[in-house]
Amino acid sequence: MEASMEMKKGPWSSDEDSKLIHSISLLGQGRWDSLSRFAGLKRSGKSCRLRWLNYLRPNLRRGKITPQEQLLIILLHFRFGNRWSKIAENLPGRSDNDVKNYWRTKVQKHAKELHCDVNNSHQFRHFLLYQWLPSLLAQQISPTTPPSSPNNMMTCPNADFISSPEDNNTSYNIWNNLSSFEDEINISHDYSIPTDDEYYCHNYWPTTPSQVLLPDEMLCLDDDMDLWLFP
DNA sequence: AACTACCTCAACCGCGATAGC
DNA sequence: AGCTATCGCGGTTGAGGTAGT
Repeated sequence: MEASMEMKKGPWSSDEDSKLIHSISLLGQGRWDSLSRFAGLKRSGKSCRLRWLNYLRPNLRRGKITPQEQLLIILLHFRFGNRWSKIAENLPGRSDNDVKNYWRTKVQKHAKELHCDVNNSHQFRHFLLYQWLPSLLAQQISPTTPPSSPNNMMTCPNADFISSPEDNNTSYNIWNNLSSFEDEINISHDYSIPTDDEYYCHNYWPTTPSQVLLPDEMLCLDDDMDLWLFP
């Protein structure tokens, strides 16, 4: 792309969108600069790529990030850190931008409101484990929020930690889910998954998310902020 | 109705990685 | 090996929308 050529910036028009979609249908993705020229767009290849990936490509999910997706993001963030594209790979229909925006506008904002220094990894990790994650889990197992029906189930290509429609034993699945991350977030191998879900639901999980805290006897952090689960 | 504050998210920027010559 | 073009990622910005006063 010639440097002298005046590049258009800012919001895309529907006409530009149509041109880009049409060109991609003919040439496929990639070689974005040539694609932009072919489409007759005065846009950088970079801009075209971003518009396609974050807005135009098929099967993009719109609307709010669901509690299930939020839970997934938290768990995957323990695994990958701020690698948004890696996290987004596990969220069908969501772009890395969606994940990043959610993280900054919701998670980090809430952490700051609770005077948690998001740049302090220990403090922030503590916030995630003791404040954010429990509230998400509570939303999933709260009696007022029944487990997902087959119609709104989300499938996850690389991880299997959303309860199946056949299995309404949500809290059990969540603990299984955590166990699948033991290598990544250093959960002790020496724990047992609760078998009496009624016990855990009724004794440890108030129905109001804001009241929820994981009890220390079940889950705690050691000095290195590694996550430990206790029987 | 008008103004302000806050929120959301599309889009840009800079940089490092990679490919091709 | 070195240069250039391109791609992809994470961080950041700001326009537009919405809620509150």
